[in-house]
Amino acid sequence: MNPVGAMLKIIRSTTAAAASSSSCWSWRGMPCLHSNSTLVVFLNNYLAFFHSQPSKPIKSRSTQLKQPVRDLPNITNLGDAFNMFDRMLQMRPLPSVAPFNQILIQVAKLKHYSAVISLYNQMGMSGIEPDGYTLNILINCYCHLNQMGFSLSVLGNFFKLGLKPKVSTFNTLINGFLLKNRVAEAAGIFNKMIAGGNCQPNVVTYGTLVKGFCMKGNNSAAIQLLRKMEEGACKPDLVAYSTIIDSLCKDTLVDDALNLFSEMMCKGIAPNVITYTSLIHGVCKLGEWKEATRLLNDMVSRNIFPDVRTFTVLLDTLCKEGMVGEAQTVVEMMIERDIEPDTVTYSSLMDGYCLQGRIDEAKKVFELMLSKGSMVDAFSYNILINGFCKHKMMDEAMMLLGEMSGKGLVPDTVTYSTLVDSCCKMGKIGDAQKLFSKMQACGQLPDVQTYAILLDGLCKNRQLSTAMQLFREMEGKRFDLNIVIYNILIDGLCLAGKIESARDLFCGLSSRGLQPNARTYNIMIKGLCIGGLTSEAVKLLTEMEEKGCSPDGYTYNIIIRGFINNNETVRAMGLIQQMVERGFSADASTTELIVNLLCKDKVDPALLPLIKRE
DNA sequence: TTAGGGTTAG
Repeated sequence: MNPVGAMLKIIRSTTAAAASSSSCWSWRGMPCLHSNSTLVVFLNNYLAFFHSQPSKPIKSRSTQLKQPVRDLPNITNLGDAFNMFDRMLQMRPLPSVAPFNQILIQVAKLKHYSAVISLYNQMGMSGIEPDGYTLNILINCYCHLNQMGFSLSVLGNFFKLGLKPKVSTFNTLINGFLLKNRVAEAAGIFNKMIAGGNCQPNVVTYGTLVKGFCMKGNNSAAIQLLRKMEEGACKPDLVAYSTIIDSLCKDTLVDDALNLFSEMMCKGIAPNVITYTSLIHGVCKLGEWKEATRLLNDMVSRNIFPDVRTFTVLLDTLCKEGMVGEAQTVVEMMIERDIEPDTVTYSSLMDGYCLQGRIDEAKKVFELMLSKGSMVDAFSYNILINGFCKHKMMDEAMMLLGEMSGKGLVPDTVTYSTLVDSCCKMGKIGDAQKLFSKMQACGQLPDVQTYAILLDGLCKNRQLSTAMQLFREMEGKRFDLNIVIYNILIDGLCLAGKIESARDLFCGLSSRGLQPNARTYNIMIKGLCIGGLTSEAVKLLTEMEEKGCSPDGYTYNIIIRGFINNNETVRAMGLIQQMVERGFSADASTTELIVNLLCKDKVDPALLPLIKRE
């Protein structure tokens, strides 16, 4: 049984167990279910518990935290920010720089970085002199806009104004460089901080570097840095630990994450909702529902309450498991309890409906988001566009693309990649190429994944020479070409009957620093079988096992089909036996071939039990 | 008042 199937079995069995279990009461009266209860039951009980309470603890807590200053209302959209800014400019005497900084902070939090720069320029024209905070905010915005040159030039403004950059200034710059994968420059600033003596790195500096390592996928280096912090004066804090815990969870190393979590608590560092959300996400991705329930119980017992992001993680997991009805219920209960679902929550739900092919319901969620004002972003558009594409509703998808600019949203690399993929899969390779050109004309650069999509489309649509041209273009752009790209190309060469070239590319992988994965072997084995080279295919089957790449049901099926199609019946039967012994079974195509064979050649019926329909 | 950690799409 595949992992999803196994997980669904567990969910079904735990649902039955939960129905007969009664809830107990944990610390501070929060509902706590027995460990064999399902996540859904837990969620329902958790939310029902809050529903029964007269107070609304989560809302009141978050409102206090969000209030930026006593005198300024919370800004939730760009229009409000501009209005308030204009009103302040008309006041006489002019307010100090501090409330202007507050507006800039709020606008930056809304991710309207260009707007912050525009407001900053207006401040200058109105004679409001920036202070160190203003300049730090400005640097941060330039960093997010990938304008590191401007970020660095702001340093000059500090000196012009007689201000001294602080550790936070350098931390912002380090973060900016790391966000753009410019590790050398980030390291350069860090080294200068150490050498300079005046502005020593602090816990945020180290936390930023820890995140940098995690972003590069180097958890070991992140942990090493954590250990270094322990030796020095700057001890690791909750953020440093949580960053690594999250990274380990994302890499499905949940046991390591839980060990670090225990270590952190042993040192007296208390976890918060962010730490728990990362862990819950990690176990959910592995389908460990009981563990998710345990963690939810654990956090609640510590008086740490799941927030909108925690619920979104759970809701998204339910959606990905096809339990979109339960996900919808969770949304409704969140609303009842004033845990307001945000853009990501609704986008996840929309994706859940798309995954189930319930496009009309996905559209309803999207319309609800539209009715709520500034809730729809490029990400949510991409999700619905993807939903339309996956269900061959290309006209509707293109209409959404057209709608985006009218809403001030910029279609990004993912938007175009999704559409290119859909065109390819529908055989409209010309349209795909046009979109590929259009995205570049609009300033959206295709990434490796976009290239992979088009490369695959060209190969599958038997345009090998154009595919090879695209591949050379990728090489010219010095992309970090991964095994996925080579798998596509080897598959394309095999499909075009160029087995020699495919074999050359396959054999040359190690010289390019790449290891074939199970998919690479399957592609090559299939190509060899179609080319009648079954003995070589069997050799590859052995090789993949020797190299620690376990063959799967697909591997066996393609070789067995190869044997049958090459009239090597005895070898086919031998491999069928091996396949069954390893717990795999014949798929529909293989079964059909075997049945035909049995009918035609009167093969020993004793072999029939070996053929197990899926 | 400014800097580092958690959620969605190809």
